[in-house]
Amino acid sequence: MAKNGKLTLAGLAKIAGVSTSTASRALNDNPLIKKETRERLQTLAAEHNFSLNKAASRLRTQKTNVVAVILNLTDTTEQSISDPFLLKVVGDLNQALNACGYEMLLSNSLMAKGNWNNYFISSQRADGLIVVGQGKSTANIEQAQEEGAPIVVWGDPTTKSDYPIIGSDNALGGYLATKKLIEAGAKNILFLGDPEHAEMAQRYAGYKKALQEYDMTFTPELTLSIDITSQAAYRQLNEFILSNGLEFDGICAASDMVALGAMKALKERYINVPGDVSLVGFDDINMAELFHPALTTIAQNTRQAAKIMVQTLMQRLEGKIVDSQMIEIQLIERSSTR
Amino acid sequence: MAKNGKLTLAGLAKIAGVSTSTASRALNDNPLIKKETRERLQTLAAEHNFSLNKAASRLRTQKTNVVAVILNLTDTTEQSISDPFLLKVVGDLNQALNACGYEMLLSNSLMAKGNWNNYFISSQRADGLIVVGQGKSTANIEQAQEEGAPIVVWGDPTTKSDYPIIGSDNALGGYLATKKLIEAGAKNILFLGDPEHAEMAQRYAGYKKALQEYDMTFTPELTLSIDITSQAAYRQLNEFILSNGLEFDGICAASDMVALGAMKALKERYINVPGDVSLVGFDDINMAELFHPALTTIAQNTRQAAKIMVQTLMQRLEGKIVDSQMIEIQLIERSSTR
DNA sequence: GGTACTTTTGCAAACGTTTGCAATATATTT
DNA sequence: AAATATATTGCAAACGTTTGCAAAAGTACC
Repeated sequence: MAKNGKLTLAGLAKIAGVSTSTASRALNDNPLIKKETRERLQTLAAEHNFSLNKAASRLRTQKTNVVAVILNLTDTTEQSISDPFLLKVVGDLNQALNACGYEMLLSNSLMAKGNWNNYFISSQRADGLIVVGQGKSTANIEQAQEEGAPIVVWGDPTTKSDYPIIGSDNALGGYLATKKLIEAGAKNILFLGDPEHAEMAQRYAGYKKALQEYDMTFTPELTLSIDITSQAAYRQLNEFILSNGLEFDGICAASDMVALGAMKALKERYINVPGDVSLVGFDDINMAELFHPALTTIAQNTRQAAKIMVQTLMQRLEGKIVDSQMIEIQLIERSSTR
Repeated sequence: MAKNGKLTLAGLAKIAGVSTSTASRALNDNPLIKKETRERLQTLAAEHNFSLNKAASRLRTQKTNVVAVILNLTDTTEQSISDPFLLKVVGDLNQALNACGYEMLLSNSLMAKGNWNNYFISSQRADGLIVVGQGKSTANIEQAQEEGAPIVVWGDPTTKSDYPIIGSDNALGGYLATKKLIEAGAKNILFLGDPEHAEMAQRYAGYKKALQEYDMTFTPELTLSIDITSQAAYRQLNEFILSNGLEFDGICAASDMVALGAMKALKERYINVPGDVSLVGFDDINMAELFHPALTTIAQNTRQAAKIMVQTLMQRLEGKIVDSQMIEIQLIERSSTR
């Protein structure tokens, strides 16, 4: 018994009439210990509502079984926690981590300022890091990597990096989205997104590639560089229409939220979707099919992605060197395109 | 230096030429230590990229500075991580916790089976628990409370309980929503929600109260008991219309997701909102204003709620007894009601 | 019954902090 | 200059596990 009255491993051992070491091994199901002894101690522990002190065992084993998940938000953008897609990723990560016996410490770049390796790894708060989003700056990530933190990031897997990046085939996604728009008859396709953002840049590249392939001229004026939020999309599309009129008949949006913001702007001006303008999003958030018309979009397989990220991290924890990996995407046809 | 080469407090102390204890106190800014010494050690620590081993300090101090946030999902419902409202709460909690110097261990009831007090508190994984959602069963919560876990839950603050429940004035919310519908001219108001769910039950009670107040008869047939998801709402409203026709001209939805699911069903049948049917949601998720028509809804102040929950938990950690507390709500008028 | 294994247990030393108490340095008073 | 008070520091014992190594107990064989 510890002073605070809580049952301790030593206490449990005493009750059972064995040494602390056997008790420890028994509870960890160590085959060194006779099976009966193990079972006896395990049931005894259950009866007494005993649970091992994690702080102590972490100190001793130098392992936490915790992974810190960092939402890498840029201070400027307000993508923040409001984007359902990010949270879908978080949810899936949580599940994937648990399946491997790890717990999730949730943080974000706005809160975890400074040195991630110091704060999370050296301090033994977690064994590894999963960063969701490359954001616009990868300084933090690179520093953590250099200092030896086991790290995996969700982002654009085609960027060259010393750390593994897991992410969708964004270029293909942008390409497929644009192709769909073209095939739906669109002649002037707007791109709504932020080309400075690594993943979006790929989607943008895909957009351009599709245009080229169909011998359509790329018009820089049809690129609206905006924050990846519905608000920004709504606002800026409104402005665009106001000053340029309806010079387009298709929109390739860098995310579903952007697409939905755009859709709102269109509807308010009685521009029919998909009659006047076809619209394709990216992500396939849950809400995509709730809208009217239901949003055609590029689905990212977050479930699989999460699994792979965790798997990759586990390998890094074992000291292996792992490569970036691309996740499949899929065009989901709904009603916002003809 | 520890064996693994990592700098340890003792190592740092040696470099500085002081004892481990002074080093410890210096880094913790203990006024016992001369100010100059403190500063010297702090900069030295920064220079050497040193950070205290949390596992060790947690073991020694018996305090983790971690709070476990448990999303209390019922296995049956698929509300899961898909509901943006839950995640808004999580985001705000994260922020509020960080502001108090706490970190967030994110879990959910599907993963954290068994005894929460054992798993989180006794094992010293966290100092306290915040449970988001009462769900349909409070067994886990009550057990944790009985075993002495510092716990705070987000739910219906009017339910009698031994633990503090923070939540919105749901009855008032339901009342205001319904009142709004009545004032918009609705005569037959559908209630969409799950009366077995504590918070929803309050909203339901508010709905009934408003009807009564305006001398409108309460018709049990106009209550659709459904899961709080958009899918369920969509499906069941469709069925209802199919078998009963358009017997209603107003909908009081238990959540925004439900409202949006309903809106989809209505639109598909060319039932005009708010022309034919007025619609009010609950929560005020980000997307509420994105829809067309923008959704009139009852806003829950999650930011404030999170702050209060954390505050309440801190008080419990200090051993104080704290009461449940109600958070203000607010009707947000948009275009889905006349 | 002794030897040589193999299986099962226990001893004791870590893991890296924090903190009560004692010890030393410094300042204040007589 | 001694005596007393106060500001700083250091010693050493925890906190509750895990684990290498040695010891004890059990089995098998001659």
